[in-house]
Amino acid sequence: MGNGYCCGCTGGMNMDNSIEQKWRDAWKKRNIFEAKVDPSKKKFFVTVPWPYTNGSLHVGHGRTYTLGDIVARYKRMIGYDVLFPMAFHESGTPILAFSERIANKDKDTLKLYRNYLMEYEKAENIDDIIYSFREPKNIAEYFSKVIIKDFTDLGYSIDWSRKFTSADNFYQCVVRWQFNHLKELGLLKKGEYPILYSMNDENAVGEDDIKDGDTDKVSVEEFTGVLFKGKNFDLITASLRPETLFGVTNLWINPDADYVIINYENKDMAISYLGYIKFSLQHENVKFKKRINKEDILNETFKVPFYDRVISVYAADFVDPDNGTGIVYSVPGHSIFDYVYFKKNNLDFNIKKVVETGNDINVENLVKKYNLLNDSEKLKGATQELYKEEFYKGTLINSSKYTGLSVSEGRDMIKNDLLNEDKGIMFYETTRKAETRSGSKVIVAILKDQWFIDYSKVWLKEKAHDLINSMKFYPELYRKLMNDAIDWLRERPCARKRGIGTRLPFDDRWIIESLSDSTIYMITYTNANEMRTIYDRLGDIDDEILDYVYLNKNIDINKYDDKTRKNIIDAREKFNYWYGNDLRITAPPHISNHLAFFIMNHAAIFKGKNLPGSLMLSGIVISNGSKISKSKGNVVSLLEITRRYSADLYRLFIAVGADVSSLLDWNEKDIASVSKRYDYFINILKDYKDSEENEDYIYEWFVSSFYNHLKEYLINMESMKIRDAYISIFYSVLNDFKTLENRGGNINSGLKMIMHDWLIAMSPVIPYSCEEFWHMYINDTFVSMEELDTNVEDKINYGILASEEYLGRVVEDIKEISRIIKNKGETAIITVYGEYQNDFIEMFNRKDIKPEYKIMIGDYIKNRNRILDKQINEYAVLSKNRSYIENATGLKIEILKSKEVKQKNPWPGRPTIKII
RNA sequence: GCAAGGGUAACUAAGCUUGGCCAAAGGUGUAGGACUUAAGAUCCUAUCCCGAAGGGGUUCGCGGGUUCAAAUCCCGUCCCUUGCACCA
Repeated sequence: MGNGYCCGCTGGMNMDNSIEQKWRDAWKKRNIFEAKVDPSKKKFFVTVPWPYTNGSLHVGHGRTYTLGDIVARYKRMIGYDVLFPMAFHESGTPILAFSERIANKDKDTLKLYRNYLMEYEKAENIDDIIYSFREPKNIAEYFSKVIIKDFTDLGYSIDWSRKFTSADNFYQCVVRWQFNHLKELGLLKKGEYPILYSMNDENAVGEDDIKDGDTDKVSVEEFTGVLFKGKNFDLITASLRPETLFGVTNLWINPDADYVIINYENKDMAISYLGYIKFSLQHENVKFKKRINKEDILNETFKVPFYDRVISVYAADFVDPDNGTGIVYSVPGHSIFDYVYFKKNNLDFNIKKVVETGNDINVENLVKKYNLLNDSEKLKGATQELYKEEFYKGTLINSSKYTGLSVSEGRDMIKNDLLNEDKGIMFYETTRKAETRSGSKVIVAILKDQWFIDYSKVWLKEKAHDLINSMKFYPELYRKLMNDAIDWLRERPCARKRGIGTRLPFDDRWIIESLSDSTIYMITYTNANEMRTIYDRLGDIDDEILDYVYLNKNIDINKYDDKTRKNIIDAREKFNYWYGNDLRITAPPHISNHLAFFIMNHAAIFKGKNLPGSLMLSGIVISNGSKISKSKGNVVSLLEITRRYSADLYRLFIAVGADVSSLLDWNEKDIASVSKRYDYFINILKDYKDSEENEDYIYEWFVSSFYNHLKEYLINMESMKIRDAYISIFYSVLNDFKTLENRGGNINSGLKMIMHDWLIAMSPVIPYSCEEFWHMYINDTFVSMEELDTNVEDKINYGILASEEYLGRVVEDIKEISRIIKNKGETAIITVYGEYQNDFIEMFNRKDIKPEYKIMIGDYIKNRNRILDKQINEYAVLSKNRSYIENATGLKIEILKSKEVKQKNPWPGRPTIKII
């Protein structure tokens, strides 16, 4: 331990934290990762998502960021001018919601934040910090610091000098500029939009405002309100299945609920009291007239629209006054609830079938199958089964002009006809009963004047497809998914009434929604400091300046003072140098939202080299076999990783633990197996002593093999196959060390011959260890800044690689033979091919075989597919390695060269072996 | 239902794009051995079946097909996982 290494908690020889700290500090002191414009190099701009600062990050988040850093370091290593920046996202409602909940002393929230803070803070400070979180700004600030520390500890080569947040004033100018452009392009429009709404707070609510909203999702469901004409007043029912309209036999109301008469669009209609409340929030000018007795409804008859049948109203206790309008129409032919109610209460009823599925899944059979008359448990499940079956397989029958349509077509058509002919009204309901964390009821309200980005525009979709098809995808399969996502996109609400963010420039009642403010934010990384300075000087950055900087439009630049002008020009130059996000790394769940908008907005606003270059999607991370979640207790924070394991081990695990696109399981067993190999690496380097270089055959093989692995490594990295690349340069090289040792070589001598290039090649994944050994044995420069000589071809002797492979196969064959023959011999006689066999092959290829050679034909054909094309001097290889073969097989070895024509012959790569 | 991904030896997991040196990598487990007072760790060997000569047989969800040749290509079929929207 005294020498700076520790027996890490995983039982291995991981790098001591103090060593990691040493190099972190050294890198920071010299600012080596700050990106400077260097026109002598090709630039490479890589981004990962900016973290949302409402909490600390865990193993899962770390994967994407680590991959970003590995790529950034790799690109630097092969000679690129790399920009790998980071900023923070604060927009949206969660931070706001959390701080409100802390102010309200919400138990769960306090516990959550206490848990976060316990990792980072002394116990006595925690209460004060949590108290400060009543200000949303303090949450964001606190966690951005935590994340910076985590990222720094993990050795990320981030250029922090460009850091900003989505709440920064200068950045918000950029967002407004973007929205002005979207508006100019005709991509913004207004419309109605149903939202989840808190009755007490009279405000929109998001998932995190709703009790259990994260685990049990609430969404908006669309009902068709159908108007049934009566003599004195109408009834409004709410249905999910308007296509069954022609199967209606009666109406149901709840005998114990309150009903009222309202006036809407000059019609009096009955509705449950609870339904009225919701209805009035979804439609304008809804007037309350009076309460009404149930009997007054039950005594009345009503007419079914489109189907002039007069029906009665019955009371039924299964009708929920708080679902829809509290009045439902009864279709016993297609509704299990209705059918069962009639049966159970021994009421007379008729069945009219209006949907035909062509199989025997129907109301009657399902009721029998699940014994629903006696067991109401399965009522809901059976209803779902029936609805699904009828929706996907059903055709309308007995439905006047709608007969013959599929259920989905019929449903849309009947709904639209009802709405158009004033016989229907849209009604929205939540998918489940929900309330906010503070206990207020959540319902659906209609927002007027909602702003949308219209992603349905064909010209934009075409541009987006072109862009996608010109980009690189790692892995390739996501290209198709991305194209599909673009096709599927339609209008997207892009502004909200609450939350942190930028106000719409042309309608300041609205705050730009948090995903929409993050679609092209990467442009700001290129020149964040210049933009901030411009803002500070002018108190604003107008669109003219932004057009100049980001779209290269010409303006009268001379109207600004010297310093500002210089900043503006600098900003434009830096943008022009860096932009074009060469690689964006993120995760597949972003495809249908962030990435789709990223592609669309870039395609709309930018062109040419400023468009994104490639996309890499990393698979999900699970922890100890299951999805990472607080309830499972398997959340491992990034801090815990650097404390309990080490940054290098984590990074190595990310690199080799699984293919970039596949699922990665963070678990002790797999960590231990990676750790084992990592320890081996550390140990051989730690024990290194300068020694003589050696020119023996086996060293020559070792070096050739190393460069062969390095070659594979480079090829794999070019297509972002990070795992394959590091299996070559790490695992395979480690295995070569074992072979070297088994073959009587000395590890030190081998290491000496490859250490320089090996440390450089390994440094993107395990930068701390490599930095330490680089300084210890090679040089006092930073290995993180070293360039790798990628010209490896000259260093590979393919002949010697083939020889070693040949040797291995001979040993294998001898072992196999001696295993099969149970009485072990003492000597193995290896006979390699000679001139006769060479002559034969030549003659065989010429199809002109001398008679005395013909005896060899059968044997040759049998062995042909195993014979080496490339001939090596087998006799020499075997002779040189005689003692190795003897050791490996435990037999004496005699080597002969074939000097005769026989029936069974040795062939190139395939000597005959006889054990006696 | 739609879309995407996947089903490989005891388990886990590569390979499939570009068919053949694929009985099929690596890891885990299991068995034997070396080292050790012992345990642990580490290393070596074996691990579908048969075999007294490097061979043969049967395998890659299931059923067909293409081919001299299929885990790999095509068709069908069954099963599993994930996503299906305004939420960062």
